[in-house]
Amino acid sequence: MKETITAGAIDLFHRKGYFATSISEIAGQCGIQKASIYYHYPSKENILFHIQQVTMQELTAYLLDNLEGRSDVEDRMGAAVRSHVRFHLNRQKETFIANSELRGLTPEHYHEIVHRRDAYEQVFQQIIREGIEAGVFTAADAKILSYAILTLCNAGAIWFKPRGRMSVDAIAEIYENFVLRGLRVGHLAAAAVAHGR
Amino acid sequence: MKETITAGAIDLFHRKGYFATSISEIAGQCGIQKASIYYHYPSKENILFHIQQVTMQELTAYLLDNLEGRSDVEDRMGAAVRSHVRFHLNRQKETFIANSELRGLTPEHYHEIVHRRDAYEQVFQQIIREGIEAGVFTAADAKILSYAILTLCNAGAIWFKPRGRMSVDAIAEIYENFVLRGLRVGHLAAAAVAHGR
DNA sequence: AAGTGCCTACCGGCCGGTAGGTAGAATATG
DNA sequence: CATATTCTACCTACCGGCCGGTAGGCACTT
Repeated sequence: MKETITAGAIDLFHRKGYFATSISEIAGQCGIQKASIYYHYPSKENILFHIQQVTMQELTAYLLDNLEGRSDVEDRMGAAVRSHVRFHLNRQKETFIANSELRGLTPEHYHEIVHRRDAYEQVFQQIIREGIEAGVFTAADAKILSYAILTLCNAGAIWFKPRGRMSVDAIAEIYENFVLRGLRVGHLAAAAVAHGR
Repeated sequence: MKETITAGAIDLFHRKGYFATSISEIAGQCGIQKASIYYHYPSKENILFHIQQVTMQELTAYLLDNLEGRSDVEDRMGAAVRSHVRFHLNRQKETFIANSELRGLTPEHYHEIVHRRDAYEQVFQQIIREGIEAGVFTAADAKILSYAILTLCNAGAIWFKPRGRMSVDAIAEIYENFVLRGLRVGHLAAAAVAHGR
């Protein structure tokens, strides 16, 4: 039942937003009374926190798993982008909540989630820095670029329809190509494309 | 006073979100009683709608103004990106609200805002299509690319601090370069950069 | 005397959360 | 094996409080 509640909350938070969703609605979605929610969760905020915590944990684990064994910097960035996009498209609702409902958290929980997010972003920034150092990526602020890349990839989660005309992998590839072209130094672009992924 | 209320609402909606902000808080921010709000606005939703309407209207006007007289497709895209980024950095709060608080609108108002947003996106999609047709941009779905570009540029509005180490124009240029590199066809990249702005 | 721009006082309703109870399954005890 | 106890997972009923919004009044300007 706890999982049913969590799933119902994810659905409602995604559709209506955290503050616009009431405990009664979540309970109604699960076919129980609202007091029963409090047997499984101590508070409404804790439901939100739980969703965000699990999502960030799995997002990070998925990224690290996808980077495992890759050493070439372009290869690593490509894998990171594909990992990020795939996770966001496959887990649209949770990632949407994780990206937009931070304000519903208590200060302590907020800081924990932000900390997890920072760690995730650091992985991207590190790859960018390596790429710049190796002369493969254009020299620009790694932090700004990482935000740009991550936000860019989040775009997909907004409009993506699982049964639409495009597959997850096709979209991941579009983004990957766009990002890699955006990062490469200009005069090496042709060679880099030719040697491709 | 109406402008004071609007400004206060923009500030609170940006900081706490639409649903987490109460009419009393907005009134408190302006130093008046909450009933007085209703002399200037018919409802809370109407405050939100007004903010979004004005923002979208000015955003579109700014874009069209910046495109005026430009015909080269790369030049047009560069100008569009700079326009978009500059507006979002100079009007952080409003654009954040316009991007994240659509769910607070009534169905009618929602559709009006979405319609305005569609029109804005169409401008970008048209430039992309022209670029692809001219063989300057890589052939990829114009809609997906336009969403990617717009979301990408929105990223700046999240972390940008007006008194931070980077200027609006510097950030706009980073994004412009990133987007144009991402759009250009691979084997022409070197030449395009050389001829660049 | 009409209009403007604010005020105080109030409304019904829903909010998150709590108190306390209960049916039934699981477990412990003689 | 039968009985007593505890635990699980829900229920109904209720709380104070804040919500968006309204009624009606009052000072001041036109």
